[in-house]
Amino acid sequence: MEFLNELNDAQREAVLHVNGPNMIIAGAGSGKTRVLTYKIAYMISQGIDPFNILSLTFTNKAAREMKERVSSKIGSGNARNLWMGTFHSVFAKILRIEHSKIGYPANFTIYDSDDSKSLIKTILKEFSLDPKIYKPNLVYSRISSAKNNLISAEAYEKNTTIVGDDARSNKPLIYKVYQSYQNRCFAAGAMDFDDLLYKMNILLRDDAQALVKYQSKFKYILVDEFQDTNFSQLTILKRLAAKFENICVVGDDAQSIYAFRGANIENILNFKKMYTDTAVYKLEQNYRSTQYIVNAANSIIKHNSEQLKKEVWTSNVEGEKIKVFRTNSDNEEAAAIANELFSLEMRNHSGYDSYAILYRTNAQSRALEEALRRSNIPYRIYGGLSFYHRKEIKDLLAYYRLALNQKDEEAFKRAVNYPARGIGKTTIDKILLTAASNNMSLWEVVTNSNLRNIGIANATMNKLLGFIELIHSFKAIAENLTSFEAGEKIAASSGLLKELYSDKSVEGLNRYENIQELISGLKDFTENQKEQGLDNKLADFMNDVALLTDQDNESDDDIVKVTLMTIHASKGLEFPYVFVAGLEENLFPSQLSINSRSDLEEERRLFYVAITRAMNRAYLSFALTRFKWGNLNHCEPSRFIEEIDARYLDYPEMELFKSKPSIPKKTIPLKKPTAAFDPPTRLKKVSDSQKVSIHTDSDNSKLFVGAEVEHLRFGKGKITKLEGVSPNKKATVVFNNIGEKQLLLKFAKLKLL
DNA sequence: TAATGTAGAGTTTTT
DNA sequence: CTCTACATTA
Repeated sequence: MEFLNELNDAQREAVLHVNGPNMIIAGAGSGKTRVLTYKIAYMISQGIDPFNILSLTFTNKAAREMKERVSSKIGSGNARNLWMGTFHSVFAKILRIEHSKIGYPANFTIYDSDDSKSLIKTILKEFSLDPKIYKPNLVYSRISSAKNNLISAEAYEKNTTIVGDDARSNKPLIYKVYQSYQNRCFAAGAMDFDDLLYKMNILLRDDAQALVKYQSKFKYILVDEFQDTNFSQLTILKRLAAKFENICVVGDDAQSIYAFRGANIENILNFKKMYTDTAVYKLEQNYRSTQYIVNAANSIIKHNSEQLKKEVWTSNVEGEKIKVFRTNSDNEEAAAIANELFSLEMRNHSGYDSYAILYRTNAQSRALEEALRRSNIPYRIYGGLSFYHRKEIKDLLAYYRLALNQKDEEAFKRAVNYPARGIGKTTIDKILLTAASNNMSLWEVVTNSNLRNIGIANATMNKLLGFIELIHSFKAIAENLTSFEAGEKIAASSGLLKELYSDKSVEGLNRYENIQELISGLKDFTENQKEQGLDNKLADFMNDVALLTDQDNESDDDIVKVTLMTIHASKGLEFPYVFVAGLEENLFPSQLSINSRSDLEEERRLFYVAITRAMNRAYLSFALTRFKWGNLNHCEPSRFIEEIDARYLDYPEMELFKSKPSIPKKTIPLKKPTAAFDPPTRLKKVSDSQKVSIHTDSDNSKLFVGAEVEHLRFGKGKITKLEGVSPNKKATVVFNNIGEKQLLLKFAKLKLL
């Protein structure tokens, strides 16, 4: 067990605690994953059968990484027998085994949130509910949060508090939508994400046999990111752990950032009350970041009231203060970041993958992208439209889904509609109506009823029969061929491939390539499964394809790139250099959070997560004006900047900002561009205080190659190269003290000597 | 039924 | 601004 020596005292104690409930509070960068993997390795070395260990994570990526790390410790043979995966994928697997106990087919479809929302829209239409009042997103989140609190559709209707809330918000009929939604999902042989957890609860609650079976199987349960669990997940855990109570939860309350989605921070705050003999281990030594970063992060999180006590510290180098950039506009902010990033890279040559630019909202990425592109800095954006959510992918998957489960309503609607085959809205509406009033699936309607009776014309009927025939043939293909062969055949026979191939536009080409990528993914899958002696039918591929996300699909080209992502997406990652952009009131913290204490605390935790991603240096930036939906808005710096202890900041203007009266928030129409360049005088005075690296108005036209220049920070040097045109003119300067640097002239403010 | 235009909405989103 | 979803027209 020499690997135990690689741990610090707190980590080792946590690893050695195997029996009984225990909770590991793991500060940011404190080696949480290491503890979890070593703990599993240790358990197995103590003779615990891997078959008896269940390890749950939130992302497939985390699960995969964990599995790899455990494999390298205990060998892949042992690791293969561990039950390690996401909540959703593990429970989906169990529910497919136990499907008959809950009345579902083994090959039930998993609806993703697009499917769910589409179904909700259909239902709203049938009930003639105004989608402007009953916003599908809102209805979905009401249903979702009910399910995550284990409130059934029937219980929802009887819950006066909930129904009262709905009534007050002018949406008294949500309970009806919920009921219909559940019925339709069931008729379609489909479960949504929340159902996977909900039905798992039902299984364990109502089926004593299953309960005993899984309680005995999972003698040891480990849960990562416990702060992000919801009530439904917690209840499953409690049910499974009730027999042995060997449950280990790992998490950090300070990094709980998904409460808006139903995660319940109380789960971690109250764990000790649930299991009174819980042993608590705190991992407080941070191995990731410099002292300045750790201290700054601590000083932020101190402002939250609800938290578990812990003191994160580090023995790493002191590092440098967190630098704050103040800029006049969002574009200048982006340029300042690109500029600083570029000069850092010129100095350190650490590779562009050492940098991350984090932001609160995806919309902020545009300006940043542009600035990076202009500076020829390679970057990669995470987030946005994920691979599996692209239309063409969903279209093809709809055929696969239908081949496996003909009752799948959402797949039916999608497949029948594309490629165009002369079956349109009117026909579908008729089928939908019949299905809804008879509680049937769409497939049952088109295969069982007399279509003429529901008013479908002969010509259309023949087209429908052709479609049914097609799906029948796909069903046979899916059953008999490997997933790759079947997937390829269906893509071709559905006409989808041809349709996309004939589209020669850039987007069309892209779509075609995406389809090719999916099919080559199928090929990999088929070969992998074969190698491991596992089933490789289309059904096996589709089992949890709905549970996959983009990050599971990282097709990394070898170019090292700057990472652009939302702070949410950055959780669990680390970068030597981190820029956090858009630190403005109403953006970060978000406008929708500032009226509620708990929402604001979540934003603050988000900020904490952002800062603690940084290993060497962190930068914060904000703009005084920002375009939002074509309008120019004045912005105030975020309260979060002030909340950081000033000792850890490189932000000389802060004092001036603190004393200023707050600028009334207003929207200025685009028509008055002068406003953008005419900030209040008090602010203008600040910009003269030299420390700010943003200047737009220096005259660079007189510079020439060979000129002796002076730079405020870098000192004296000589220009060796000039390139680009104003305003993006770039100079290469060899400085006497620090050597060669490339500078964008509009920012560098070089003085000709 | 299919294509084309316009209105409206637009935090974060592991699954 | 920019995407998407629906409605109108051909």
